[in-house]
Amino acid sequence: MRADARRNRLKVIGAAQVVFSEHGPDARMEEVAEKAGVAVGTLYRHFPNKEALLGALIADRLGHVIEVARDVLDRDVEPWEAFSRVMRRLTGIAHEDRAFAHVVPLLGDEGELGEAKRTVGGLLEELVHKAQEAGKMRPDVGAEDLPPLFMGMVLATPPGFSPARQERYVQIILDGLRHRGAHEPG
Amino acid sequence: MRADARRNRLKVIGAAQVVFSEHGPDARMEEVAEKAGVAVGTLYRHFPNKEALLGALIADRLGHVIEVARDVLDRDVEPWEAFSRVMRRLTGIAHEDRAFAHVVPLLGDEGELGEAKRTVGGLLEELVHKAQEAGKMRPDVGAEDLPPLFMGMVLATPPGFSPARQERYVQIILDGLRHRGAHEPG
DNA sequence: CAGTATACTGAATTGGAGTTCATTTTAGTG
DNA sequence: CACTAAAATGAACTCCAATTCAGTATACTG
Repeated sequence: MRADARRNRLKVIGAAQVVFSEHGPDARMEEVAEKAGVAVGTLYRHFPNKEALLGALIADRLGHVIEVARDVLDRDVEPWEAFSRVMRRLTGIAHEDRAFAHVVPLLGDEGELGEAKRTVGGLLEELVHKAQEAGKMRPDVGAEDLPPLFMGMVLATPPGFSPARQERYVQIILDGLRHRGAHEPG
Repeated sequence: MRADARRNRLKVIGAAQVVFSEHGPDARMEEVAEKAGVAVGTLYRHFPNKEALLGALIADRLGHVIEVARDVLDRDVEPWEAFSRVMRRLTGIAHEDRAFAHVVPLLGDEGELGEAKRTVGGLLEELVHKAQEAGKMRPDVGAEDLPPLFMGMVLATPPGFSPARQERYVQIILDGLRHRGAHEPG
């Protein structure tokens, strides 16, 4: 791959990250190109279409979630704490990236994105299971319930609202997921 | 107003309700016309544009929420019960109407819709306040927090999922809003 | 320092959806 | 039963964003 191509690819990804984060999946390709300092055609040299570009970004962000999840699982963090830490990370990313919040809850399972999603799904299942075994989480919840609850809240919130409010919402949902009677700590 | 006009207006509203409920605010005007058994031009004889048509529908549904809220307040239903009943209604409507779930959380406050929203907002405030006074609801919540939490959950959920699941999610969020220590009943 | 494959450019193409409006149809009236 | 104002029709128009591709520029190679 030519050096300028590699350079441009990075510029495109960086710009796309910013633009999609702000405007969600409906951001215009022209705007991405502009912010990258590149012509639209160049976007299409690196990604077959808009969906692929967006998919690559989301997969990348899901990678961060996977990382945190693996970390807390490896280090045997206390189950509820582990679970809430991962959910905070997931929500934090969504808060900074509207496209992420839009795309993640939807099921579509193709390509790179599909794999990332399945991995996240598996890890969430493990986290939920452990929290339930420890008696900390209500038993009638599954991993598939988490995206609607946590991503939804971000979606239905005006862009750029305060992180404090976001944090409060996360806390409310976490409390709701807690096993009744297991209250007190975080 | 001519009889056929009145008849068509009803057909249009009925069709729009179905189509927007299913596809959300992005439903096509052509599809509404088709389902109404009418030409597109007719839609525009009755409503200046898509937004106005959609707004009329939403305002109508908000009317139902207002009705329930007024009812429970008038009849002095126990505060937490009153609050949760209204939220169940709100979520139930959103569940059947994706457009509703999309539009309601956004702030825009013009025309008929704006007024309906402000009314709902006022009633929710009253409900929240009473629930908090009774010590049943966490004190760090306001009426403006409810749409993101409840509508968001619907938004981030695949269309046409089971009412039971929906009900479970509502329960989780309600539990999260409960004042710690006020647990036990519904 | 050619030569060439690779990459970039941006104007043109495509397609989809909202909206308009000249024409046609129809409900109500005297 | 005309007659006319109201209403309906649907093809055409407009706008906007994704995508393409012929022409141009540029990085690597020997």
